[in-house]
Amino acid sequence: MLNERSLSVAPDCGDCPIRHRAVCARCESDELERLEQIKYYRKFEAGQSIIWAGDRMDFVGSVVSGIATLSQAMEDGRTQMVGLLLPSDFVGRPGRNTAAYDVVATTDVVMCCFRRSPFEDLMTRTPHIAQRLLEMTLDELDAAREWMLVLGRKTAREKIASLLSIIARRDATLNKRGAAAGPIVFDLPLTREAMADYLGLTLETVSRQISALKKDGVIHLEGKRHVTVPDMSRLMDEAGDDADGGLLV
Amino acid sequence: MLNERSLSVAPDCGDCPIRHRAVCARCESDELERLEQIKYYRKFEAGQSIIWAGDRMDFVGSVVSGIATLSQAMEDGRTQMVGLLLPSDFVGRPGRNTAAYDVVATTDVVMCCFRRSPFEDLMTRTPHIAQRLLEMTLDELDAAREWMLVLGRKTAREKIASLLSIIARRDATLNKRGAAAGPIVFDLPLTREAMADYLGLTLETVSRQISALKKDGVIHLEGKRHVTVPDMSRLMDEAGDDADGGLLV
DNA sequence: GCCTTATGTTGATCTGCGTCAAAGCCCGGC
DNA sequence: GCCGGGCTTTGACGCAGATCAACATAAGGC
Repeated sequence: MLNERSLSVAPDCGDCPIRHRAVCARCESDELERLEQIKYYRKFEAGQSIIWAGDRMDFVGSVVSGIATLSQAMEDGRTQMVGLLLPSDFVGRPGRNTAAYDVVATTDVVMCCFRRSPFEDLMTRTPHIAQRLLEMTLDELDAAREWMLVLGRKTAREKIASLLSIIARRDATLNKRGAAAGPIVFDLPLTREAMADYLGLTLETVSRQISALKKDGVIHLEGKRHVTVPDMSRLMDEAGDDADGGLLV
Repeated sequence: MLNERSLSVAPDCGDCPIRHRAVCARCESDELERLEQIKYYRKFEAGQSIIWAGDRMDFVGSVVSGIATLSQAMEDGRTQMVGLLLPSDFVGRPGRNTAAYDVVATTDVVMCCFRRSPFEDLMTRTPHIAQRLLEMTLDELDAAREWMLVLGRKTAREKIASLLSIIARRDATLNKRGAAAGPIVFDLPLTREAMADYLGLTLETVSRQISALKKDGVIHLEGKRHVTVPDMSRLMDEAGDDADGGLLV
């Protein structure tokens, strides 16, 4: 699985990804020490809600393993996913005490958490934590904006191709494969319904477009979830992305 | 106009909004001094491009007056707006030297700028600048996510109502009007085409839906741009927002 | 005044995707 | 083994919004 792997890519800082990936990019020992003292782990099962929108949010943290989704719903039930959380992604917002979105574990999830107020204290005392968080937030903002183009202007087929590209790319970087020229293989971490919520489509349309891409030889499917992309550039072409595309999360 | 007004709401820090709004929320004198020494102003005319996507970006800054748009285009011309920049909004990304989006002045715009590298130096020396920037970026991220729900799940009519609510609300806060119970009046700062690019629609659909909202008495129009909202809660209802809605930029 | 250009409105028609419905596949429980 | 429930696929049909097109309005420039 892609999840465990990400832990081992930079083990120099120990086993908690927030130490080297999310917060402590430079790994100075003082902050590590202090972070270490206030951190704790939480586990969630696939399908379980991690946070409900509107809930009191008394912790921040990062995903250690597994996949979670961030989403927003209207009263009548229409739902839009607004974030996809993969290992090393940060959850929660310093300075806000109620959650703005629903967070749901898609697979089993382990999170590395910090109670909010000690974390905030630490942040004010440790400048580069805020800087690192700023960097990460700017990346997320770029991803959200890329996603807005997908939602607002792409056709269903392009949306599916875009999503597949994103997953393939994130999977590749998590697994530290370079931009391999050969076929790319991965498992879809989302149900058709979750993909629909991601892309602003219905699950039927998602299913139909995946079938169409398969029929046209853009992808191959084994079972419902295992995908092979024989030619990545062809897929990116279908996505309507210019050349090597954006940096969507 | 809404623009000039925003300058005078917090004059205690002088005439540059970046000092009190964008960067120096707490107005400590040292940083003010240093910021003062490296800042400069730039003016742009309505319709003029401020930045082209892919350009070298050698400054960061904030909007002093006027309105600008952030947008993204596909090769075939399809365009999606991904940000609306109003006075006090920050532009540019510390740590990145090429622009990711097109920035266009919608009205005449004045920006308060800082060359990027001195600004970055200053940021590393002045912790709370990074913290303030983080706060602003998180707000933008929330806005982008709210917007994703609009793009992905709302009908054309709801999209228009959402946009009108957002503009009404921002206009109200910029002008320091409280949540007045009476009718709300404002000018649309965007053409029909720009609204379409914002909402992922065509300009014809925008025009039709505005006409429909007018026919149904949700809004009144004088000329093409001057809008009166007799009952704000009615408009928000049309937007599909729950109660007092989100905090879209 | 008239001509041009940018902007907005409205109508007629087409189509991509949503909606409703039925059925297939796979896994876990009994 | 059989049954039930979650997930997925596929079909038939309708509609919201795109597309194509004509025209209206307003602002400059001369």
